[in-house]
Amino acid sequence: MACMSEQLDITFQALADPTRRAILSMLLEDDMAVTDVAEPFEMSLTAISKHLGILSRAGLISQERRGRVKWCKLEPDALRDASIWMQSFGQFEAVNLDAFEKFLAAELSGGDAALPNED
Amino acid sequence: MACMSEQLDITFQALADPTRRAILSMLLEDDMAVTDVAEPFEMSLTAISKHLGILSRAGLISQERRGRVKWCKLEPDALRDASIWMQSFGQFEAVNLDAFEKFLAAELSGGDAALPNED
DNA sequence: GGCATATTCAACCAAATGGTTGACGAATGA
DNA sequence: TCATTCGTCAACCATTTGGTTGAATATGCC
Repeated sequence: MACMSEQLDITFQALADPTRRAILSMLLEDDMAVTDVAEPFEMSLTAISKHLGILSRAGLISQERRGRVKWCKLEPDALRDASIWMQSFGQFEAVNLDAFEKFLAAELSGGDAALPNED
Repeated sequence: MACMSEQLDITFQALADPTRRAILSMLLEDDMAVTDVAEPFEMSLTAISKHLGILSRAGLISQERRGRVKWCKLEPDALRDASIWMQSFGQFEAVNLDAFEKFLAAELSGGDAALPNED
């Protein structure tokens, strides 16, 4: 667990800023150019560019330059380790990644039958 | 989602430090006094006391004074919102925040009966 | 070529962070 | 009572963070 310590530092640190989380949410919808990412925010393009750099170094997004525009793409896999780390704490009983996956599988195959006591 | 933004700031920020994550891991084993928490670290008691303050303000631990010793206790529920936020990304993709919330609701109300096909 | 667009770089700044030390208050126990 | 133990407070320090501005570097288009 200690070996991934530095990566966890970087991931959690990246997630600790509301602007960066908002950017991730935007990218959930679709890939975006840097300028378009910056548009809704009331801060300079440079600031957003820095935020994107941080997200990129954390592996939470990837950036690919095509022509003069740089496309930003969500990389959700990077959240996995952090997520798993969190699962190792208490609520493990309640929020169990594994159980959730089974739940999803059951729900996808069996429709709403997967919910035990829905009301 | 925006409403819990500030709490997420605090939670992720608290988790972004390796010392604090180590403390949480220690508390996973058992409740501990401040001095005992500090013992394995090569830093001052004051520094650890500050870390504990940060964890406490984030709701990740609680502290109860009994006599002259202050006991620290893990509060894993606080990880829940952050965990849910992270689940909305990840391999579950957009689909499944909704399914995940159903899953949580079902699991919380139904206890371990909520697991569709446990083996 | 020359201008507009997209993005980053460099330098700077204020505030927050993670640490230190020394003094302090409050409970314990000889 | 008096020394000891537990923990925090206050002040300080270096580094990092999150932002700014203005200049620079590509690239695309007429």
